[in-house]
Amino acid sequence: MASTGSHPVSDDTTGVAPNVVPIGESRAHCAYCGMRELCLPAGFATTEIEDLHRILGKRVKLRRGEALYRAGAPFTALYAVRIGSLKTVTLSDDGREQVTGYRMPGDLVGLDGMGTRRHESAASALEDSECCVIPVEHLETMERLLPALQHGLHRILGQEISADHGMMLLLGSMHAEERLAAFLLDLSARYRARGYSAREFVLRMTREEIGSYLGLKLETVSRLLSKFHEGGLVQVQGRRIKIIDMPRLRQLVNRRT
Amino acid sequence: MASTGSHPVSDDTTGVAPNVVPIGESRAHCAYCGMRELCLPAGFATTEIEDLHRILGKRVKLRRGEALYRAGAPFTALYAVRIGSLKTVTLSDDGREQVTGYRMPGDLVGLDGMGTRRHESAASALEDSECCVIPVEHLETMERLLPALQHGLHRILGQEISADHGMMLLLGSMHAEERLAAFLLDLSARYRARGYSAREFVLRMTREEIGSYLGLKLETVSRLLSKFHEGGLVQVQGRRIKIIDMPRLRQLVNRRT
DNA sequence: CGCGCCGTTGATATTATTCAAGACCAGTGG
DNA sequence: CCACTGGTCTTGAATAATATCAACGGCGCG
Repeated sequence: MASTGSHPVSDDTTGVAPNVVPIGESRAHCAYCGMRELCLPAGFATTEIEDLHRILGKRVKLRRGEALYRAGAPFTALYAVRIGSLKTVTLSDDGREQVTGYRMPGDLVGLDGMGTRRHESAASALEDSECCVIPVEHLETMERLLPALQHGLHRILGQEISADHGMMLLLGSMHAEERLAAFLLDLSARYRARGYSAREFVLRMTREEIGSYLGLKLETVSRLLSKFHEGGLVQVQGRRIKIIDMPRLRQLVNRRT
Repeated sequence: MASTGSHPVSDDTTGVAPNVVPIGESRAHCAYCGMRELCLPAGFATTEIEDLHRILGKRVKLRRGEALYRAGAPFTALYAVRIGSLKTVTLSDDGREQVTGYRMPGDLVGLDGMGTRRHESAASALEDSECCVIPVEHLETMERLLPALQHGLHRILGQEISADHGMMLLLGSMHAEERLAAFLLDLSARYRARGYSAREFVLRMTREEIGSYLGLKLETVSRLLSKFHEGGLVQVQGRRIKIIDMPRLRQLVNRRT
């Protein structure tokens, strides 16, 4: 369905962006990472984290707008967002784009390459970001030796599928208002889970990107944000969002047409 | 996002439908199954197929309309469609439904339970069907012993994620006409892959179910099928579809707005 | 300080939905 | 065998939602 067709393979055959830094024994170690319990090593014992680190080769730094990988690039690694945020974008044969994911620290990026061994979508940084690289080369071997890794990966794959189904529900059966409300609540919950304020945050996507994510045009997103602002649901100043009336926002999502 | 919330857990705590039959040495063996190369054991060696069979306990027969599992049911097994077809349906807190998948022989059903260990969606038979049951109990153990299984499962999970992203592209950025054309072409390709005619087939879903799948209302689906019929793209007689002009159907999907 | 992207807002156009009526079809029971 | 019934499908007309087109304001960056 909706085949994304023959992606032009970029000449960058590694699919990996330039600025890779050796991980060494830096503070980037999972053991000291604040996102540990949201990320792949959630629930890992100390020794298991050490084992995981044996296959973690490097980290990648990305400048705002830079691509982590492009559509069609060979699937060489999974990436865990450490700092910043990324979007993933699927494109159709005729060039239409759909933002399929908004990834923040602790999220895994690149799972879309597991089926065909090529990335079906592209991933790029919405702000200066940093990702931990999990090379796929020895991943399956490592999974066999480290059941916690196997289990964690299954958990994350399952969550991704569930989340995508939730997104299909949103795109297939919700009105514009409900979509935007659901989007804001989703962001809110995810920021909370990461120890940030659930009420105040900064959007990292443009109105157009949000629109693409939600299946709406940028003007519609803009209008609705204004409307929510008027209605006292949120305060909007450019990309700065402050949620004022969380309950009513929730109601908006759950209203039965 | 778009949380599917607290699913009422059905009193059927097994999540498995009634008519289970022991698999024994019946002709249901993967080695003799026509869908083998589309299904989990794709690429398996003979011995690996034997190994896989050691964890395949039973099969399930479903009558048209019967549920394989309901939303909220504990995740006890994966299912491979052997005969017939199923739909998977995700529902929101307020009761809206979204058909998230249409599964035919060789397809795996139930992956949505891997994240939370509960099925987020429901699966039910669109016609009298039969599924092979892959209990999850020993699945991870077995994967470690049988790399081919591990690899196959990863492949299928990755394909599911890619397909879902394709669906998000369809729902988020295509017009009604394009969606329906893409749907018909997808069915066509999948029937062909299974050795059936790519030009003539019978829809197993009602207009309403197709609409739910494509994010459209049943009337819209009906109108468009009529329009395609008028336009000489397909012949439609109820659920019987005959594709007349495949190239033009493809063009319809790829038209740039 | 100017240029380009981003965001807002209004007017209008288009698309898909909603509401409504009726046809068709398969299965059921008289 | 036929009539009945419920679910499904088709089609039309009116309506609502969202997209499109267009103009402008503002902010940030070079």
